[in-house]
Amino acid sequence: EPESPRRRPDRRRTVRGRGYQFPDWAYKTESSPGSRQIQLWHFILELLQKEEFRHVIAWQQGEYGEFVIKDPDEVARLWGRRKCKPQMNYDKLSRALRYYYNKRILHKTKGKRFTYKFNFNKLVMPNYPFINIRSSGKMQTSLGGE
DNA sequence: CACGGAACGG
DNA sequence: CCGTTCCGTG
Repeated sequence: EPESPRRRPDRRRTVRGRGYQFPDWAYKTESSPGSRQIQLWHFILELLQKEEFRHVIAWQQGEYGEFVIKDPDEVARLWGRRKCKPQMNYDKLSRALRYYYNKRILHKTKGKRFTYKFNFNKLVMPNYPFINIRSSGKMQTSLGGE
């Protein structure tokens, strides 16, 4: 990749790749150079990926990218533990999620309690290639194709 | 509960 | 920028 060493303008910039367009946020990794802190949306995907947290947070079958926080207190506790913020709670965590609305990362599923939806409609995230949410709720990632 | 402004800090 | 904290409003 022709990465320029300059700082990114950090707008809603898109990057072209083989016919697809990816938003900037899709490129951010947990361990970026300079060791950037973990992003909340990344942490959410991390939990959704693991079956041991299915009673805490899980994909909603039916709607692609939609997930339900089944135990808000627990998700907040886990997030607080990760960020070393013991006072974290769902009120604060949900404020952070709301900031994602303008960034087009998430939106709220209105009417459904604790239910949000990722905006990866039809877009493929390079860091999570080919995400498939099956009816079982399991998320599969594969590196095939490309 | 959900929303978004405001102040603040790393 | 990316949340964290706090809070008034619906």
